[in-house]
Formats: sequence, C-alpha cells, structure tokens
Amino acid sequence: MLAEGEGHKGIAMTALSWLSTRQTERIGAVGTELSAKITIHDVARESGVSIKTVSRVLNREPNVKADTRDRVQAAVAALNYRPNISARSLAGAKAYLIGVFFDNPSPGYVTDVQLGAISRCRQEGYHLIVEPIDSTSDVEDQVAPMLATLRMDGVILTPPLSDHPVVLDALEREGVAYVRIAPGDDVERAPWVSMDDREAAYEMTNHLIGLGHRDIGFIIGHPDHGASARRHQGFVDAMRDADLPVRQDRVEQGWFSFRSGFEAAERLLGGADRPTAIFASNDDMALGVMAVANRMRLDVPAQLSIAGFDDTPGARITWPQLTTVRQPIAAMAAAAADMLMSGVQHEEGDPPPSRLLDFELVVRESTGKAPG
Amino acid sequence: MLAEGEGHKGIAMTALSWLSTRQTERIGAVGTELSAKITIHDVARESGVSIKTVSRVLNREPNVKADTRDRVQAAVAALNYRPNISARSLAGAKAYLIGVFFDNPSPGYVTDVQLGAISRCRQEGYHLIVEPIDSTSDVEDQVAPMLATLRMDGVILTPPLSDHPVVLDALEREGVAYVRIAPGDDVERAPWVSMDDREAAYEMTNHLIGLGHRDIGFIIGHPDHGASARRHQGFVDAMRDADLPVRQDRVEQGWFSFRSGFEAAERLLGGADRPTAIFASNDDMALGVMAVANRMRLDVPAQLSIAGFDDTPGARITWPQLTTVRQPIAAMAAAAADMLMSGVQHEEGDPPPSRLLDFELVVRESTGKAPG
DNA sequence: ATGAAAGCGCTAACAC
DNA sequence: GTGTTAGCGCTTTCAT
Repeated sequence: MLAEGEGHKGIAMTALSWLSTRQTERIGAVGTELSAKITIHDVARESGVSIKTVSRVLNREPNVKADTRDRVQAAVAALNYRPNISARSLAGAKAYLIGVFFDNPSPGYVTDVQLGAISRCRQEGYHLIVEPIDSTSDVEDQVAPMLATLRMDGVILTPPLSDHPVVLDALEREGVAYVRIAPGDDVERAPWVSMDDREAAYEMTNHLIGLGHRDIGFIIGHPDHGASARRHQGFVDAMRDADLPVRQDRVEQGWFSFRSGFEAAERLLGGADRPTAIFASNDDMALGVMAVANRMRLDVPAQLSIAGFDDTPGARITWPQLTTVRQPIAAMAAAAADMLMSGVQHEEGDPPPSRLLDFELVVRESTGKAPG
Repeated sequence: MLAEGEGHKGIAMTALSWLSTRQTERIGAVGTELSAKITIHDVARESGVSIKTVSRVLNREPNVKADTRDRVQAAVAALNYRPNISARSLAGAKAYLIGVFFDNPSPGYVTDVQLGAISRCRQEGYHLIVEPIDSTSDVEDQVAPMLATLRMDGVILTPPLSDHPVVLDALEREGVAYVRIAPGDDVERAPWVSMDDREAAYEMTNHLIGLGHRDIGFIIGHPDHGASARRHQGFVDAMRDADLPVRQDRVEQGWFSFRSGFEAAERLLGGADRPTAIFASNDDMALGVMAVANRMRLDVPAQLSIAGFDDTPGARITWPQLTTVRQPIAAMAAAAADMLMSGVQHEEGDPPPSRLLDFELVVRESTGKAPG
C-alpha cells in the first residue's frame, strides 16, 4: 500500500545508500549485534571437556559417557551453538549439502521434489542446493564447475536429466553420488527411484475400458523422458489384453506441454470419426485436450472421457476435474535423499540400489461411461 | 521400460549393496577416480607464483601484473581448477550462498523466483539454497538454526514470508542480509523489490471498463500477502475514477487458491443479477471463476469476462486463455539477488534500498465487450 | 606487485 | 572414555 504512496508509481528506482555487510559489522555500532559467533571451543570450555568430545556428541559418535554427553548438550543449548557447516565440510567428509538438478519440467513437479527432499534432509541437518540446468546450452559447463566447487554429498536428478549422459558422466568423473528419479531404460547404470509407469498406464487404460470405451486415443509424452515409453507400453498392453485394436491414427506424439496436448487433441478430434476417450501421458497435455473439448462444446465426460497422469495441481484446476494417476513425487524425492544421506553407492557388477514406489489411480469427473 | 522387466512390478523394493562414498574412495580401485582434487597450491606451483597471487587473480583483486594474471589463468584452465567453496567461506567473508525462503505459494511462482535468482547468481559463482518454511509450525525453529549453520550471504524472501515478523527478526538477529519480494506496507523496515500492484490492478480494471463493463466483480487475495490490499485498492480506485459504484456484494474474499476462486465465483454468479466481468486477484482464483463459468455454461467472454493476475503458466492452460497481468517474478528475484551479492545493507534512518519493476497487461481471450 | 605466515571452525588420526 | 595435534583449502593480515 505504501509503495505507491511513497511516490514510486510506475518508475523503476533504486535507493541510494548501499553499505556492505562487512562494513556494518566492523562499525559494530549498528543494531543489536551482540552475537559474536560462538564456536566449538566455547562449548568445550562451558562444559569442561575438549573440543573433540563436543564433536563426538555433535556427531552422535559412540564412547561418550551419558553424563558427559548431557553436560555438552546442555552447553550447546545454553549457548545456542550451531556448528559451522563450512568448517565441517572442509575438515570432514560430509558437506551437508544435497543438490537437486532440474531442467524445466512442470513447476509443480519441481516444487514437489524440493518439498519431498527437504522433508528428509532437514532432520539430518542437510540442506538443498537447487540447480536448474539448461539442456539447450552447454551442460558440461554448467555441471562440472559446480560439482567441483560445491562438493555436495549427493545429487538428485529429475527427468529428463536422469538420463542425460553428460550429466551422469560429470557426476561420476567428479565422484559425486547421485540418485535418478524416474530414469529411462538404463536402470543398471546407477541408483534410482521410480514408480511403475507401465502398470499405472495399464490400470488407467483398464479403467477406461471398464467404462465401456473401446476406441481410445493416446498421447505419448516427451521422448526424452524414460517414463513416456513405459506409459505408452502400459496403454498398448491393456488394449491388447482386452482384445482391442490399437489404431495408429489414435496415437499422437506429444511433448508433455499443454500446447502439444492441445494440438494432438485437435488432430484426434478433428474428424467425424473420433475416439470416445483420450488418455494423455501427463496432466498438462490432458488439460490441452480438455481445452479443445471445451472449445468444440463437447461434453466431458458424457461425449468424451479424458484421463491424465501425474496429479499435478492443475488436475484440480479445471472443470470437470481430471481423472489421473497420482505419482508419489515428493516420496520419490524423499527416498532419493535418504539413499544419498545414508551414503549409498553401488558396486560394479551388482544391480544399483533402487526403490519402486506405489502410485494411485485418482478417479475424478473427467472420465465416465462411454456414450451409446 | 526395464523397471518392470526386471520384475519389480508393483512391489516396493530396496537393493542390497550399500557402500559409503568414503570407502569407495579409500579402496580407490573403483572407476576412473583419477581426479585427485587440485588445490590452489597446484595452481600456484604450475604458474610459478604464490598462492596469494592466485587468490588475487581468482578474486579479481587489483595489483597483479597482466602478465602474471595471464599465467595464473592459464594454469587454472590447464588444471581445470575450481576453488573449494567451503574453504573460501570458512576463511573469508563470503559464503557464495544465497537463500530462497518460501512458504507454499504457487509452484509456478516458486520456480520463477528460483530461475530468476539463479540467472544472476551463477555468473558470480553463487549458489542457491532453497528452504521451504512451514508457517503452521514453529518458524523460529526452522529459521534460526539454519541461519547459524549456513551463514549465507543473503536471503530472498517471498510472500507471505516477506512480512513474517519472526523471520525478519531472526534474520536481523543473525546478521544475515535479506531482500523481500513484494512485501506489505512495512516498506521502511528493510530492502525490497516489488512491482506496482495497485497501478496494475488499476489498469486492468480500466481495461474492463473500456470494454463497456460497469458491473464488475472482484475477488480479493490472501490477506497475509501485502499485494492483496494493493490490488484491491487499484480496483477500487479505477471504479471510483470512472464514477462506477463499488457494490459490496460484488467483492469477495479469496485465498489465492483455485478453490477459493471457485467458491467466490459461485457466490458472485449464483443469483440472477450477476456482474458482466470478474477480476480475480490472481490466476489461480481466475481459473476457479472460469471453472464455474464453464459449469454454468456461460460463454466466456461473450457473457462473462474474466481477468486474472500474475501470468502463471496456468493462464495459458485454459480455453479461452486468461487475460492477466504479467508480474516480473524472475526479474524481481534477479534484482533481489543482485542487491544481496553487491552487499547491500541499509543504514538506520535512511529509506531501505528498493526496486520497483515494470508489469505488463496481457490481454488474451477471456475478456471481451460487455454484453448488450 | 608479490609473498610468508596465520588462522577460519571444524573432523580425523592417534595418543592416553 | 577422552584429549592432543594436525590439517582441510582457502582469505587475510602484514611484510617486502
């Protein structure tokens, strides 16, 4: 309310007084800067032990008398001491930093991953470094220097980075552990966390078939995402198992974007002969289908059933709300963080550590009985 | 494709072989681990100068002969040297870490902020620590320890954290610089970056009035966000300036969520007497209005014009696409990062450094001439 | 314009 | 069980 009242209206402006933090600290008279940062030595003195013992308590190492531990912990609390993360990582093996790399997937996906990862990291004292990677410019230049400077304990890779050879190579060359979320078919290369995309797509297709649909359109996801092929396979398998034909003119290639879903739907629904249901490989594309249906004044789901995949926030942001597959994004990220913090590494020859998490079919209003 | 083929189908599983990174390094025989991490000493030796001179070159300090600098830079390139960030921050004043705090705003907003901040940080060698803050549990416990351990160079606060007193207090107590994005009315307290929400709402309302609308509904945003009151004010001002009445039954309180917009629209459009346009304080709520209109079979924009605010990805994910205000989210975050990296601090008594960025009206298909 | 030496705050190795 | 001593890889004095 005041910003405009101050007369800034419509004019970009910059204030004048800039003073570096350092200077402020040196001047020392500003504010209530009474917090001369306390170190492990202060705690040691306060509790009458050596700094090594304090370190032991901090790191939950064995061989500390309960009594001593209590005294140290009391001192930590009294002094409100927090170990300096830079000092810890410089001296020790752990950096207490987990990286999250992403390349422009949907915003909802990204934040879900961050939320899931943080939920585990926080309690262990780890923090999250996020690094958007731009696949269209030099990936090596973005990744390699960062890995060298930060020396993170591990990195969580989201699709399509989970399968990006340059990223994986750089990680391995720098010796940084990583876990891939929903990678493609190279499951032998390194640890991963995923869900059963094929099975989920299979079940969703069966849901449609169970509603009486026999002519179902399908929109494939971005070819760089490993999940795309698996979802497509699930659709095909379900159709085959139900002895339904998979017509090639009912399958369109999309790019996981709203626009690509929109355009695919225009092709699918353009003629007089059209499918009674469309299953899009993600929600964004499903919303594109929904937009086309709206524009064509098709009643969803009476005339056309629409199903998505992911259960992003957008799935509830339409009317009717989208039937979709709930992907455990946050849980996958949390599992990945767990693996990294526990120091997972896979030995050559052995299958890499991995987790396959459960999905859930979310049936809402966009799917219904086949017409006629 | 392989995940299922491997027989993991539907069963959550964890692989067996776990081996810590450390151990792998000690064993040393695994992989092509030839990168014994190179330090500033290696560069010094390679270029025949002292480590201090290398440091000078790295930090672009003056008083280095061009010739010497070139030699050092050549050595850096040859050895592919990257300074260790922990060592730098332990020894020096800078941590090369900028924090981004957020509390569950829309995912699109969060990622835009991150992208904007990174765009500036990366070229200066800074990295982003993201910390989701949960306002519903103890904020002090989440913020204070983190600030003490990480000692970031600065923190970017997004709404509603921009106005959260506990967060601001903790930041100041720990002596960590911060810049608030779109804060409320306490513009005097600390540096901020914002846009002219009032003016933007004013212009959007005028756009509607210019289309012949005289009976316009308005949905207020979340009361904890400073921008909400400013947007409301812009609407009221524009109506007043056009000598149009602001009927209290045309103004609804929302919470920036799709659902709250949906419910507000149900109230606004429920009776026979309804407005010809609805201006929602953000896109999510505008999409809620759109959903109600769709459900009521109202033609948008022929029978009802709908306007949003923010220009989130969702604005293009409907049909018709949403008329909205483009908020320079990434640019605001970039500006905030700039202020932090240049070491901005404001002196008591002076107005805090601030930036007011430009917005843009984005007229799409959801607004049109008033009926009749 | 350049260098030597002294830490920053921790963990690690090895005493005791 | 606990303490001592070295560093980790840099930046920062302060010489020269």
